[in-house]
Amino acid sequence: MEDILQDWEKRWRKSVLPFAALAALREGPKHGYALATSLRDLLGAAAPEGTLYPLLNGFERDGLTKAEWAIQETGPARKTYALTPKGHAVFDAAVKSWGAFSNSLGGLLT
Amino acid sequence: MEDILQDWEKRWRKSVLPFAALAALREGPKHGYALATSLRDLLGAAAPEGTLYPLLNGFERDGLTKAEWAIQETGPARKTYALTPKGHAVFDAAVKSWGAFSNSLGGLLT
DNA sequence: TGACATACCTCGACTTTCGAGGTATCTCCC
DNA sequence: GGGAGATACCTCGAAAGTCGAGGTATGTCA
Repeated sequence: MEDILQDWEKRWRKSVLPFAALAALREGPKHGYALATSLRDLLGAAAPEGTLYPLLNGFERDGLTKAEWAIQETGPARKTYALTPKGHAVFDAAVKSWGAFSNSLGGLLT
Repeated sequence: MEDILQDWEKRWRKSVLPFAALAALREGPKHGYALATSLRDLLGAAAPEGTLYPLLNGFERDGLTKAEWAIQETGPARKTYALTPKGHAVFDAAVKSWGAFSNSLGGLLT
């Protein structure tokens, strides 16, 4: 029974992953690894790299983010992702959508 | 951009499908076809049969529902699914989980 | 008789997910 | 110098999940 609930929660988390990623990016540009850490804090579960990097590429392809290589004197090169205006717009629209969705779902649970 | 939002909403709906199915069943036993109709009303999108029937079998396997063939004098035979006590318990627990989840998500969006 | 709605279910192609592996740099300690 | 571990990127392919299409059957209505 706990397994079932955990499965469901995992499902829910997965379904909002792109959304949560935009939320994390909204605070400022981040590189992939940092984003993974943020998401672990936000969602309580790590976003696997095999999921995260393709997701970020998708964002780029859809014009939601703009990536830039940040070459540093020290440490490995980092690719930082920043939200574009479109990215912000999609996020804002998604917040509204989410509100409507979670309200309508809440309604049918009572 | 609308496509992206629609994708996400579809994702969200899919992720709560088992949950919504239990919710629909909570009101009383239903057969698969009727459940599909309920879900279309509840979620605003049809649950494809190729998804729904395997889902119901999963419920049965996990002991959340008990199925019974209702042979009728008229009309095709129907398999009705009723929530078991465990099914009710899982649903109640899921409602709590969902509340926690949607709250925590709501928090990070503001 | 044909068309359509109800009602069940499965198959397999398709998509999505993600663990494991690969590459590279830097720091810290022995 | 060298090993361990953290940071940082990415890809591949097996595994899992999804679902449209197809199949079977009954009832109704024109």
